[in-house]
Amino acid sequence: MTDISITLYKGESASVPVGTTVGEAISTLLSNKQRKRTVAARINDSITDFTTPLTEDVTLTPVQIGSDEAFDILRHSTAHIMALAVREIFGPDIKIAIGPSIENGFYYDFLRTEPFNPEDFDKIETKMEELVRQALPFTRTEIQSSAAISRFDAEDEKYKVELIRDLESDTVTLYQVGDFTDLCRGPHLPNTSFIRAFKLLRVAGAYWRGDENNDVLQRIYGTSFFDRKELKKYLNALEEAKKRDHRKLGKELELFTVKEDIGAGLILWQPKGAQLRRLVEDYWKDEHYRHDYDLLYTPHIARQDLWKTSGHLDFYNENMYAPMDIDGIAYQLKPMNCPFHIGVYNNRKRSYRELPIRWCELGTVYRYERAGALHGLLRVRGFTQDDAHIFCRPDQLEDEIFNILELNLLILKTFGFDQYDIYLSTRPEKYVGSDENWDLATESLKLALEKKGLNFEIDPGEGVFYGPKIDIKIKDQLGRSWQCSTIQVDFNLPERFHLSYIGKDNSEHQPIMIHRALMGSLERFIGVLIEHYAGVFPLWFAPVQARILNITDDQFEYCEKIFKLLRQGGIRIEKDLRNEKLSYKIREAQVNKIPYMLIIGEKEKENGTITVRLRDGKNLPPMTASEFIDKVADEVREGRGI
RNA sequence: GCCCACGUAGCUCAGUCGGUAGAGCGCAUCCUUGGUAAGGAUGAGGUCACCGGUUCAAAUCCGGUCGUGGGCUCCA
Repeated sequence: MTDISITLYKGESASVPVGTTVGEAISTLLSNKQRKRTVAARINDSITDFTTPLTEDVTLTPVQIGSDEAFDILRHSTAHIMALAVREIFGPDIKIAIGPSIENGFYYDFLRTEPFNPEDFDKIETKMEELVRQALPFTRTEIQSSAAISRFDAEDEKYKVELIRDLESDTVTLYQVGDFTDLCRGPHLPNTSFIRAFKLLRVAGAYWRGDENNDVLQRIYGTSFFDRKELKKYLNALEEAKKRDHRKLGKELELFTVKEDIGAGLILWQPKGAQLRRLVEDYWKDEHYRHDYDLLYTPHIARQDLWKTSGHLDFYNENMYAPMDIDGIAYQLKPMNCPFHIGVYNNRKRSYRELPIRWCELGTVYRYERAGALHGLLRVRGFTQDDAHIFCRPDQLEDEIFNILELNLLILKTFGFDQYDIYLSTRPEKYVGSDENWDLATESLKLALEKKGLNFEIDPGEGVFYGPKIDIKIKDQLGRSWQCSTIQVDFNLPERFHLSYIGKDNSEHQPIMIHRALMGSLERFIGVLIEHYAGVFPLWFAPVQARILNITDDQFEYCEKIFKLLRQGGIRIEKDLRNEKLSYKIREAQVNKIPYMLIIGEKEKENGTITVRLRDGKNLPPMTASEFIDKVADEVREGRGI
């Protein structure tokens, strides 16, 4: 038998017989301690598990506990163990679909007539523990697809058969753990002893292959870690996220509500939420004015013909609400603001000298969302976009995109977001506009991103039919990602509405249109802000900046006086002059996450001062009302980055 | 829209086997006037989401509708 050479990436090498498995190679090359941390190996670009035999000279990079790849393998293997446990408990009548690893965990889809319930979870988890303890090996076999089909056919595993048929490959790989054999590409853990901490989290319905015409399967979600502490940490993080849930905080802090009798997905802003929203809006308008945008206001409904011209009736109809009859003419609620801005553009002839035109609007739109998609402020049926449309010449496109990116990042940063994932989506299969225009626009988007020094990923073919786009997903305090900003080039509407400007050559040209929303929708953005800040808003957009707390009724009048002074001084102020103990009022102000508590007792009344208590419990030296006003103004200016 | 779970006071929740409803917080009144995270007493407050059915009797069982949650799908 011939020998082959195995080399460890940046390390040892050895000569071993052909057919040596990856696992054996790892044992040869790595110390015992290192080996225990190794779950697979990377060869070239693919990850291979221990059972794979080696046939030629290779360089191995161990995949070790702690890496993303290792988690992937762990969770995938845990999914198999769960499937094995489910099979052992509920028998072969349960059909299995797919069970991949996902971000932070895994799932497995099953077809079963009765629903899984929490008691089942206990049973399944107990069974899994039992299986894991046996240190069962995962064994890999490669077999002919036809053999695999007849095998799964015999077991009546129709999903597996369908998968193999669709693979259109001569051979497939099977993985066996215990008595459970699954069609699977792998790789898997060497054995189940690596699975040290796992938890089943929830069960949900899911269509086979995500298609609602297919069977509804039951999906069990779970997560898995290499040690118990990490699992505990993760579960704590889930708890933390629950505490920050904007729906919970929205209720507790009286920011917004949704009423069944008013309608699902329709937000009522309570005074404090409205204040928060006003502050976001004012900042947004100021910043846009500073960046040479002009503000528009447009109506909520328009004649149906407008939506015919814009193409929304053809392409967006399923998201639009039914028309209403007004004096025999059909009108529809707007799902987008663009046709209205175009109406302003087309109000008169435009010269090339006017371009670029930048018009922005906090425009409230209504879109039909399926009932099951609605979610707090994050997915609603009526929402306000921080919309803008830029009409420009082709030679201005790149600069305009660059300017938008600058404003975009500035606004995000002001609200405390400085981490994002950026995607550039290119031409899809079905599209309108010329190839040259698409190339120009795509190139402009790319150059602008590069000029701004931003890393981005290209999403090939994911652009909208009317033009390429940039999407920015922001990351919040907990590292969760939210789609907010979008910048889209549009060749379609200028064509449909015959937009034009008179060029230097005295002939008509078509402008390019850019749609962009930076916060996306105010509802969603504020929802994300609530979770990002856990309801503890910075002073500059805290709905209530300070609350006056008196110590006894004797300071009642002095408190009223201070209250008036501060309110006139522009402080968002409240007073709590109830007949309660100071500590009681402090607790409540703390729970309400109010930045400053202004404590007023006999001392303050005599000296004409207030005592400022911070959220962290510290007190500032006594100051006068006007000193406090100045202090707040300074901090607000700083917070807004002015 | 689909699958599963849920809907009881303003909020958070309890309510057994079907016998007409309870707590804490909040609110009101009174006592207390207390200096940095909950002082005490009394009281008001419910069409048990809505509609229908079964039953002598429904918060409880059944059906439908609406809403909420976890997902699928879609997306700002």
